[in-house]
Amino acid sequence: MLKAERHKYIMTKLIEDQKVITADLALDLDLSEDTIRRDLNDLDDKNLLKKVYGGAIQTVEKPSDVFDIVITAEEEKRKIVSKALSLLHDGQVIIMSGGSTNLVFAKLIPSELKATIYTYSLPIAMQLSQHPNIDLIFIGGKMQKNAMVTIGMDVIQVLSKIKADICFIGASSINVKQGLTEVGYEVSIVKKAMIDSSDKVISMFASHKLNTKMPHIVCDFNQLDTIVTDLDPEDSRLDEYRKLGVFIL
Amino acid sequence: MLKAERHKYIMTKLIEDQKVITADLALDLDLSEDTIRRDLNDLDDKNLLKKVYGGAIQTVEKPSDVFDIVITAEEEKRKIVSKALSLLHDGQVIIMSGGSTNLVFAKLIPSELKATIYTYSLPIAMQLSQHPNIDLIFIGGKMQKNAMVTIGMDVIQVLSKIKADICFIGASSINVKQGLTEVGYEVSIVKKAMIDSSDKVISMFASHKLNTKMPHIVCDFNQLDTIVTDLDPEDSRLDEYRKLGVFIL
DNA sequence: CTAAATTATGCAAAAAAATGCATTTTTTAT
DNA sequence: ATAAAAAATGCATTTTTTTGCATAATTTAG
Repeated sequence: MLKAERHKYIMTKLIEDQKVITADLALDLDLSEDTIRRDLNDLDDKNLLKKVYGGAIQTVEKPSDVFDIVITAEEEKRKIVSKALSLLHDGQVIIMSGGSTNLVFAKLIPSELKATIYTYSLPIAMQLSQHPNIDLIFIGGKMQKNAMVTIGMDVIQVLSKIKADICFIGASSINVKQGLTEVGYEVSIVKKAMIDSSDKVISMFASHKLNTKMPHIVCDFNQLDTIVTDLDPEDSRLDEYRKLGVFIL
Repeated sequence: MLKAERHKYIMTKLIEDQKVITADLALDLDLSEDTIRRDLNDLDDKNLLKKVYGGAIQTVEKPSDVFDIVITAEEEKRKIVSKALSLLHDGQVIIMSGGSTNLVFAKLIPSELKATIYTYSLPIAMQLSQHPNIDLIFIGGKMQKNAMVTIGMDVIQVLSKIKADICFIGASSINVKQGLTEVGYEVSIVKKAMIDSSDKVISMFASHKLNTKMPHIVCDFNQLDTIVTDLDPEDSRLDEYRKLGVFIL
């Protein structure tokens, strides 16, 4: 039996049983425990398993759980979104799109706030579902896999029937000429509908998204009422945006 | 049993019960208390738990993240639901309710399966959203906080317009007389609608839910086509259920 | 404070691992 | 094809780790 075969056998057994026992393998493969140990050492060196006293266990924990949402630069995002907390008031009807910036925002909404929030994003809804005073309405429809948001006619239809006070719209890309733009067509349509259903539109994003663009247009820049970034509102990089009359927080 | 396995067992139990008792662990694992204590010391050194007089408690009172869904007795649930995998076929339209048993089921759905799944549960939708071949449709509506499912007329209306091949319905409580019963009124209504929209109805649950009841009736027992439990289908505890003509897996 | 329960410590037996070495098998170079 | 080099394997020996027990020390509850 080739060494490679043994290694394969060991790895298969490891996946089946979540562990392997040195003595058992020696019996199974009719080899000395020394050889098995050397095999396990090899595999451990390659990081394919973790050798422990008596055998070995799996090295990789379960394949990336959907519920483990990794938010990059969470601290920066927290700084940005906390500026927008002042825009929230009791009794408001709010629409929130998806994205990790909005998710951080959702986490920071004070627990005293009594408001109604519509969203089409699963993570945002999960987060808000633990808020004691928010009436939460999920806009159902076909799920867009990667983004974990709903899309399609059902979503548009629900949105067409509501009128919200304020809408927090995530931004893929933003620039002066095209305004807000998106990677995906469906999402751009839904965001457009969200904006049309709201009296005020807020967009929060890190400044590196300024002056970038994506294929699908969501709305003109002047349809936004307020933008919130990590920059000081007076920062010169925001000059051309400020000229267009948007409020900068 | 490897030391690493014991450590894993201890950590799992710790998460489930918020604490572990040295003496109990010694009995569970059939080892001396000394060994358990040494294990607890190891884990404490690694800051994975806090050893206290008599046992150990969780080290960090993590700011309860909604996304950390703890599934109790996951292994048992996995055994139950894997029996039901044979009921899945390509092309099916499936309705899934919520609950941790269904969540475990969702995790185990083979990635080759091509099907359409309707659900009203945020965690189930999150889980399924990473499945490559499932068309996922979320049934929108007002969110019921604790259960993380949608309720209300919107949900009923969507359900009334679909006809699914099969429905996997979570069970709060089940007994011969009242059938399936629920804690919450709204959820009982929605589950009823799910059942009415499906050709076949499956319910999966651990046997300790047998012969219990809750205030709100979902459906008669004979409206279920198949039940799946941890018991052997021939087990005598299922006798009276078997008499009613339900298929037991 | 006292008694019971729990823990720490030292120790010995058992199990597993590491190490060096001899033998066999495989690979490489000529 | 053949000899030398390298690798693999098993064995004996030493070392390390684990484990349970006895005993002493500590903690807890009344």
